[in-house]
Amino acid sequence: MSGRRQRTAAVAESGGTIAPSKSQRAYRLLHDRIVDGTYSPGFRLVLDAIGRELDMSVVPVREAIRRLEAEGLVTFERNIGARVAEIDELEYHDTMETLSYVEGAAISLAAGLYSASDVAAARAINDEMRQSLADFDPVRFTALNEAFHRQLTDVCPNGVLGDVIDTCWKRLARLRQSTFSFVPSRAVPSVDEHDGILALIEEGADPRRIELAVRAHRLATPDAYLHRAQPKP
Amino acid sequence: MSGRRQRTAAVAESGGTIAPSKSQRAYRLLHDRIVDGTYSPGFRLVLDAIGRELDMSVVPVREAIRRLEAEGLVTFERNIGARVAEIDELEYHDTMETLSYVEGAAISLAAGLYSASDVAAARAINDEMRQSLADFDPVRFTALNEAFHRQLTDVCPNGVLGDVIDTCWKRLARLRQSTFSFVPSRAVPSVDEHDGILALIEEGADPRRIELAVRAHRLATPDAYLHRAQPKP
DNA sequence: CATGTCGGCATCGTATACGATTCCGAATCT
DNA sequence: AGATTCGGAATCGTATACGATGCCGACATG
Repeated sequence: MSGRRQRTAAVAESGGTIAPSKSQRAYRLLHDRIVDGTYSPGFRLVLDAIGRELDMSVVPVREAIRRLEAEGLVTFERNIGARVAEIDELEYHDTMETLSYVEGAAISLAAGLYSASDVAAARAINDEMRQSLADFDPVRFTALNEAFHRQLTDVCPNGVLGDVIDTCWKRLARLRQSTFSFVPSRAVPSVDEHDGILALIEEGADPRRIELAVRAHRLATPDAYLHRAQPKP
Repeated sequence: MSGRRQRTAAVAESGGTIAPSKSQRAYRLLHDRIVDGTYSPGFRLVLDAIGRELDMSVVPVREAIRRLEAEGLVTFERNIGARVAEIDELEYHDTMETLSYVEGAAISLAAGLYSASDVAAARAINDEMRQSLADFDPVRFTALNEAFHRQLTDVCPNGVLGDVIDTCWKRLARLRQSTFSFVPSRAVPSVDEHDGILALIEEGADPRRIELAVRAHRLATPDAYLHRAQPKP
């Protein structure tokens, strides 16, 4: 998931050997659980309970949750508590739209920088996507789709833009678990569009043309697929 | 500073009458001081001292700092402490570049939505910019420049994109204090470009054309002006 | 004089404690 | 029965306390 580009200082991991603080452990764990869907939107994050599970007091847990809140993954209301942020149709749409622009930007900025192996790697992922379609494995397809896009955007040297893209993916991840995020009617054209984008990159097309292709690809995904309906715990 | 667009849920202010938590007070204060330059990059944020000043213990202060860290305004190293994040030439460039893309996106998305009074307000700001140039008031000029851009981007209904733009501005604010952020040779062309953008909006030009105009306007600002050299306290 | 070691101080990191607030169900009233 | 009030449990918000860590200057040593 971590690409070639530089990360913004504030987000950079603190150096290697030092033991991470408890607050960082809590952040990582909660973050991962939210992103991988273990905690779905609306899930109540009770500080005490999390603290007990992670064998720490509430203080570091609160800090972790503050950070998640700032990233938009969690909502935290005074005297009420924290929940995994819901993602509604509007936010979903806005995130997709934003992603369409920033991905277009990132990939066009990276246009001259792709090595043959970058393109090969992306193509390999796309081939796997075709296979996952044949196997009718929507979960795998969705994961590979993110991998494909990240493979391309990670080459962009602009770390700030990369962070924005990360944030978008994190938000979308909250509903990626849902099989609704896989739209069968879009799957085949989508994979073909990937090939088209790779072809543009390989032939050294005008970055602006690549940008528009990427944007159109993203925006082609219908908005309609936000249906999740699970009662919140 | 708050525009017409919706804010993302997580960032929304908690309702009106409820007293803000101490942690929120601390966040607001530190945030404002960083953005308005009271605390310049590299300034050491000592938890104890801040707590005493705000008449609270370190716990809420730490939470506030975590949030600022997530926004990239502060760096926080284990057992070392927190500082206002430095902004180096690379991050500055990347932020400007990102802003050029997302502002272009926001304004083109808002293209059909500008009312006559929106345009008039922006034009009024731009006229003030001309005046501030005549007065040679770089601080005012710089502030008005941000106001002009926000006046246009705030009309964009995409809240996620709006949050991204906010984040970019906050990062840039850390060096806006420096007179270096005012490049005399760019000032006149910049104001003229503003008029050009407004004209495109008024004549209902193709959003993509507006997008490219905005992007070019932003990118025309030279990178060179990052020279700050103050010893950190 | 340059360098290395030690000790104390400043500061961080987190546990614990406790008041404040909200939620929820039971008892009461109409 | 339905609405209302009340009380306790759950949970949050923050202060305080204290060990852990890093910084820096004093001192010793070559």
